[in-house]
Amino acid sequence: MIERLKGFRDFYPEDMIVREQIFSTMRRSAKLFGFMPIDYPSLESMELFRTKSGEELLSQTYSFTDRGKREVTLIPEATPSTVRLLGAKKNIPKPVKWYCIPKLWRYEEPQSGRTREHSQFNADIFGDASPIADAEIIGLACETLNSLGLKGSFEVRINHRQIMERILNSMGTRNITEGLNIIDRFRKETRERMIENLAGNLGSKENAEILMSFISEKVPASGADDRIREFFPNIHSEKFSENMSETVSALESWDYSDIVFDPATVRGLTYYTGIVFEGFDREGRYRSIFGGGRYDNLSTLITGQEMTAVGFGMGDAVLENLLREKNLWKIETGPNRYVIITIADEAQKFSLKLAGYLRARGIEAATSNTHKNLSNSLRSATANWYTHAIIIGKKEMESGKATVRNLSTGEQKEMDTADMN
RNA sequence: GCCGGGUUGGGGUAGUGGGUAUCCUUGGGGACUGUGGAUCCCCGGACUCGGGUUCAAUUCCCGGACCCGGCCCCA
Repeated sequence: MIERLKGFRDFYPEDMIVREQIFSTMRRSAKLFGFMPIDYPSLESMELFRTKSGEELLSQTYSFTDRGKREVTLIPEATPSTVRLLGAKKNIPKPVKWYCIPKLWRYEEPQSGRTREHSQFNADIFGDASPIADAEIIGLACETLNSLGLKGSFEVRINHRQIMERILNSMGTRNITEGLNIIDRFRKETRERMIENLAGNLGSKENAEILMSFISEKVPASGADDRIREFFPNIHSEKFSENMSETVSALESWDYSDIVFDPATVRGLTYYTGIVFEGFDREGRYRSIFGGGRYDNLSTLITGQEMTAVGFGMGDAVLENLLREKNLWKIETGPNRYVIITIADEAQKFSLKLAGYLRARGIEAATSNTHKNLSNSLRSATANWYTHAIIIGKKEMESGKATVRNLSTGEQKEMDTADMN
C-alpha cells in the first residue's frame, strides 16, 4: 500500500461535491463583480519567486532542477504568475480584473489550517488606483463568504501601510520593516515583550507605550480617521486615511458592514504599499480566512512595467474548518440523479434504451449492471448519491410503465415509457 | 528546521511481556431476480516501520515514518 505524501489531502466524492459547490460560489461572486477567469502553470521558473520573495520563501517551496537543468518551482502563491501574465500582454487596456483558483504548494510542516497543497481563490485588479478598486477586492471577499452562509461570522481588519510607516517615522523608528514586523507580532507576544521590542525600534519607552495603546484596539472602520488624529495629530496622513474612508464607505453602501480598523494588521510581506486587510472568524479561533492588499511596485519588479495593483487570496483549508464548524459543509440539493435497476433479464435491453433516452434529454441517468438483488441494488444506489431509482421488472415491461422510487423518502411513482420511441 | 501528544482490520474500539488479539461497523458472497435499503448464515481484513532488551515484544527502550497540535515563517 503506497501512502499519500505528508501534508497532502485526498478528496472523496462526499467532500468533492461540497468543494465544487464552494468553488462555483467563488466563481459566481467573481463574475458578479466583473472579474474574468485566467489560469497559469503549476510549475514556474524559480526566478519568478526569487525576484519577489527572496531566499527565505524559496526555501519553503517545492523546487528542483528539471531534466533540462532549469530551476523550477511549484507555485507557492498566485500573484507572481498573475503579474507575469499581465506583463506578457502589455497592450491589454487597463484596468483588468482577473481571478483564478489555483492549487498552491509550500514545503512546510503541516498544522491546523495549513497543508502542503491547497487551493486558493485569488482575485486582482490591475491599473486602477482608486479606493473603489480596494473596496471591490474586499467586497468580493465578503460577498463570497456571505454567499457561503458566513455572513456575520467574520470580520475584516483593515489598515494602511503608508499610515503605519508615517506613524513609525514620526516616532523615530530606526527601521520601518523591523517596526512593522514587531507590530505584526502583536497577537503572539506578551505585552512586556512588545513594549521592549517597540522601545528598541523607536528608541523611546514613552513612544512605545503610545504606539502599543494605539495598536491594542480595533475600532469600527468608519472611526479610523478620528482614531488616528486622536493619537497622532501631526503625521499628515490625510490623503491615505481619506482613501481608506472612501473604501470603507463603498463597502458599507454595499452592506458589507463587519469592517474594523486594526492598526496591528500590517501583513508580513514587504511589497504591500497601501491598504492591507485580513478576514478572520469572529471568535478569532482560526488563522486568517483571506488576506491581501495593494501592491504598486511588484509589477515593476517582475515585468519592468509600472502597474498599480490590489488583490486578495482566500485559502480552502481555513475556510473548510470554519464551514464545518458552522455546519455549512453540506451537499446542496442538485438535479435528480437516476439509476435504472432491472429485476428481470428481459428488461436489460430496455434499461439501456431508457438510459439513452434520458441522457439525450439532459437527465443524469446510469444503469445498474451487476445483477444484484433489489435490496442490495437500492443500498448501493443510495451509497452512490443517486436520488431516484427506476425499477424495471416483468410487471413494468408488460404495462409499459416504470417504477420511480425516491431514495430518500421511499415514495414511489409510475412513469409512462410508452412514448419513448 | 524545532517542540509536544498520538498510531491496534476500510472506519470506530477492547486488551495483553507468552496461547487462535475483543467487539461494533463497513466490504465480499449466499439464502433471494419485486422494494425485508431488512433478517439470517458464511467469508475477508489490523497490532506504523526498523533496531535494541528478553527464552519470548503488539506491549518495555531508542530511532524513523505518518497523523494531530504548536513554534519559525506566512504566500
